[in-house]
Amino acid sequence: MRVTIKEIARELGLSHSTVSRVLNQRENAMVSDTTRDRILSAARTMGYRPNRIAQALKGARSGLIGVFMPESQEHFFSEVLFYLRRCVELAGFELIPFSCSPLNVEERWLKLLRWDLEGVLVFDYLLFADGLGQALLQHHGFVPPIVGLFNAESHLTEFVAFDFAPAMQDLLTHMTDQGARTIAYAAVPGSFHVAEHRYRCYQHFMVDHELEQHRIDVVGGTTLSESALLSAHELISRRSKLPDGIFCQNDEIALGVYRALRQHGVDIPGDIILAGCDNAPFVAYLDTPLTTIVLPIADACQAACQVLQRRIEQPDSEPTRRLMRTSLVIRASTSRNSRQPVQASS
Amino acid sequence: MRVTIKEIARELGLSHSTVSRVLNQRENAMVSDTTRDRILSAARTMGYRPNRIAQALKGARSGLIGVFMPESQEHFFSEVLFYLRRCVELAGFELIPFSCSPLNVEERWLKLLRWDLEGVLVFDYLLFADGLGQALLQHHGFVPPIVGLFNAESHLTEFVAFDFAPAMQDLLTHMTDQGARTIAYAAVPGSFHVAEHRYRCYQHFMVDHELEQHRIDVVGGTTLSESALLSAHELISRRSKLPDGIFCQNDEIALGVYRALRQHGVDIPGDIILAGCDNAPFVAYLDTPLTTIVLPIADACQAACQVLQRRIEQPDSEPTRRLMRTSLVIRASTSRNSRQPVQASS
DNA sequence: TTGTAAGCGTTATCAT
DNA sequence: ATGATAACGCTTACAA
Repeated sequence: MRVTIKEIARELGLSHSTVSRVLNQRENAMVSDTTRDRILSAARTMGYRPNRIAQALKGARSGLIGVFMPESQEHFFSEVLFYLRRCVELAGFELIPFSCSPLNVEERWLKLLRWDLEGVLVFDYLLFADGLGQALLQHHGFVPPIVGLFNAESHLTEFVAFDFAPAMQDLLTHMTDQGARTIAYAAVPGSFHVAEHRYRCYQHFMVDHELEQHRIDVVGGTTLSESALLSAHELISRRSKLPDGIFCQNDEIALGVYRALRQHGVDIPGDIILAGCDNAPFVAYLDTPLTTIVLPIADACQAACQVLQRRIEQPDSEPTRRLMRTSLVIRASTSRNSRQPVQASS
Repeated sequence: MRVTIKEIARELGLSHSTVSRVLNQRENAMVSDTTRDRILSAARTMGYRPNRIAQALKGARSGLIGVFMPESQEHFFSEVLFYLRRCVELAGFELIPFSCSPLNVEERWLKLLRWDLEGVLVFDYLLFADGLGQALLQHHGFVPPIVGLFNAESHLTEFVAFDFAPAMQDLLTHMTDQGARTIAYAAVPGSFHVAEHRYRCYQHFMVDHELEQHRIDVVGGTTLSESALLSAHELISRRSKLPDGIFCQNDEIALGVYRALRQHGVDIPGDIILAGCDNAPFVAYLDTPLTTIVLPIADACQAACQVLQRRIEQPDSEPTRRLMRTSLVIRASTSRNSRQPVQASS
């Protein structure tokens, strides 16, 4: 079966502790050079591979970091997962994702806790819906260090999130500058919520500027883009007057809306200006490239990993709550003036 | 710290083995109803959570399935990962992804082997490049059951892959029907390889129909789409005569090429017909929706998980090599006739 | 410099 | 019906 330190020891007529010492003690190990060499070469030729499970059980480090995340196909999550994995692996850990749906959050959280993870990164959007998060965290027993992901309104003691305020301010200012007066907010129904930072920014702006708020509920399709397409279709065929501008909570929605508008011959940005959020890789490649809000996802993921690592290594250090700056990229979809769109940012 | 079986035992004045028996033996356990109840309620109130690491060490199941994959941001991998995770979690395992670059394949493979995984799903595109795969598999010691992912030319004893032949045949036939005579194949340099099924299909078709082959090397950008954009730009500004049609190895490339052509005022499908592969979620939403090849990714992932599970449960069963059918979706980007595009499929 | 032994949290095999 | 004990592979005092 598997080569263990015992087998190496037996092979060499040594004790397994000597082997262990050579194999993972630093250079200054108290062993004769000859035995060290014998052990090292035996380990190599026999193909010894340390058993992480046993090492983890022994109590030191498990080397595992969990991610608790919604089971979602959105590009945003893929991208986040990509960067998190990269950082975590670079730091010498392995990342083990636990996805869950609203129906099985608790079950999955319990499952996660069975692996003694050294830390957990939690997308606390859904976790904290309906106070469930509080309930989960109150589960008895040990809970590893947690860093919340991307909810600026997080109740967690540590988190990394995006500060949408400046970019949203820039964007909505830009949109009104372009002449938009009725600016709709397109999102899935659950997102029209005070805990949703982007929506809060929108509300504030509209109130401040005495503009009417409009919601577009994105529903009905099998994918987000399709839902957006359908909802936009419905909007167009229903209302006599369309909004002048539409902000979409993410670029998948923006894509669906874009397509619906084009299919109906609505000109972008002539008739309606359109903006999204996330800077998904495809939005710059549309015939009318989309204005969008750029999130420093890679940086945010790196920050989250660093915060978690610090918490792991120095359990008593000060909690970190970090807001990452977002910025605006203005493209053709909101640029009515013929002059070159200006790169605004926050 | 953590509530263990021993603590419950101590609390109740029982032995830890009794507790263990109650906690995971089936219903017919040989325990008095009263002690069972005491134990179960104690476990609940104390918040006992079985330690998977310890369970794994004890030798039964680790409950872990690994994925060995390239560190890539391509949408294809995200989607595959999404479905694999779903299937694996549904089957009661956890999925732990190990990503690697060409520079550290071996190191990462060794790292993976340290966790005693019950099975591994391997993207064997890169693993088997340069015969490295053979080398890795020959590492001494136990190697868990492996199922290869998506390489139809795999040398692994078990795999699930895509059969591009019918869809490629349909597509290229369709493209020539639309009048294309010089059809270029756009891909990253490493992909012009006999082991790449799509490319082989292309070569055969071109030879069979006595058509000249053209390569577009996709290079130079930071993302695949950007590289494609740049390469297409270069192509346009360099050559006097452009190809009539371009097949792109995936939709990210197709997107970049699409954008470049549009920027240069090249009409799609008027001047050039364009097709991609993967049916990425955005290609149907372009102003000129893209013809593409649809891979049954969800099914393929499910199949791969089933094959692996079977191998785990019945180590001596017959090896499975499964090819999944792909199909063609014809959209506007290759439809020159005004008549409604027909849904061809294989 | 090396070996002995205990322990990590489980499960499983024996006694009792 | 329950308890003592060994074992999984490893790390780490402590003893020799």
